[in-house]
Amino acid sequence: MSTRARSRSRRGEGGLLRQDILDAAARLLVESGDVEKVTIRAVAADVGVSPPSVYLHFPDKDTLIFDVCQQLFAALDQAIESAAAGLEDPFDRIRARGLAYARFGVEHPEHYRVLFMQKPESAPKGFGPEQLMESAAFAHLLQNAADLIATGLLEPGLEPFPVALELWAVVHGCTSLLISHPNLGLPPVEVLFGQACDHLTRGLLGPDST
Amino acid sequence: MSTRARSRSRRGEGGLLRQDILDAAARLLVESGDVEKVTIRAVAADVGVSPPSVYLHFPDKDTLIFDVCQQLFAALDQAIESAAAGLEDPFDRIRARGLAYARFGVEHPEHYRVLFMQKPESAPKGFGPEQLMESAAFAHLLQNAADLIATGLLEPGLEPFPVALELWAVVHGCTSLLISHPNLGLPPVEVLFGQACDHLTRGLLGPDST
DNA sequence: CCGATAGGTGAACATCGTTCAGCGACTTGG
DNA sequence: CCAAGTCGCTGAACGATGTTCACCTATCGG
Repeated sequence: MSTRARSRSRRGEGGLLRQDILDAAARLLVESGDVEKVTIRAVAADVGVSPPSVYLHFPDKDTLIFDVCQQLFAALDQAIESAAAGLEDPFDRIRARGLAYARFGVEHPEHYRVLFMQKPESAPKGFGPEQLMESAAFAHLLQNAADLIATGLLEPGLEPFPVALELWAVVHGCTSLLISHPNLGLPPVEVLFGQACDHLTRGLLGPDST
Repeated sequence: MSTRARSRSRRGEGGLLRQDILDAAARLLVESGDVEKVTIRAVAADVGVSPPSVYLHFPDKDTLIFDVCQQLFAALDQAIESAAAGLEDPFDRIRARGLAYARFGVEHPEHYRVLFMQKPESAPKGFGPEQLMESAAFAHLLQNAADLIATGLLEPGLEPFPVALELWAVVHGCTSLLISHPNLGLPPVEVLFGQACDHLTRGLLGPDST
């Protein structure tokens, strides 16, 4: 904790504190690995500022925590996309995407919890269902689902949206299971998701599958 | 809140308070629908007893909450088994099982959260990985997986344990997704899980599937 | 230099989980 | 029948939390 006192910002630069708070909270979260350790007082002390100052930039603690985690959301999308880049086959792509997603979740369990496993009420208004569905990550997943359908290999009549949700449910199930029960003797992400993904995609195939 | 004063128990009947506390906590949980509303003080007041009295029967709050939710674990198993009862085909059984599980989770979201979506540290020592794997519910799932394999219809080389985990991951994914994002426009449990289950089980089939 | 205002604080409130010394009614041994 | 013991329970407090509100004060335009 760098409890150094922070010098007051110049006029018009009050917003600088906001980023400092975000950075400190993010640092505390990754270093402690526990959301409950990221307390308003701890963050304020780390920035070198008094607790009430946090409320000049965030309406409440939940919003602060969520904003911290949401910064990882873009990184998640990038990780997924770079994993899928260069793969031609839509089936290879969806597998690589899911694996990257699951790995990301397992490597950032606290963030994943906040983003995807929290009570809906805790999510601030800025991250409702709409924002999730309109996110680049979901758009990419949707596109991949459409590509799968476009191969003509899938069972006829499937729509991209339900297929995307189905795929998401599977990868989310593997990820959250690994996060919540790490000592269960579960196989590593690659195996657990790999098998589930293979079986699910194979089950999506149509009757004329080779 | 029935803040009635509770008369002191007779000698040797101190344990009666334990059940009263459990009942009160359970009632508060279902009535408020929010774990955070189930506070030690609220439970104690509801029973008509002072807060420290709770600690005569529970080491800490997490254990109390968990014990409350664990009471539903047996009910979960019963719900699953009664759903699967009478079904001969192992594929029908696994589908009915999963659906009953998912329905149960969606209908008791707070309990499901505590049991399956919490941080592993929050779970008391009485509900470690071992207890989960040795539970009747998991045994039944494992048996069903074995039955699936015994049909000879599945892809060769599959073992019951990984298959069970895979199935659990899928149904858990659907359940927790519906719990965490109820306003996402997700299809109802029956549809979301139904499709995922059908596709997964079909993907588990071997090459000589009709 | 002056007053307005952006930037930040001190102290407090309500609430939480938890601890600890101790009270008091009831049982029991003599 | 009385004294001692102990079981069941409590009052008061500690430390920590999120949050609010009145207030201060350094800075900047005029």
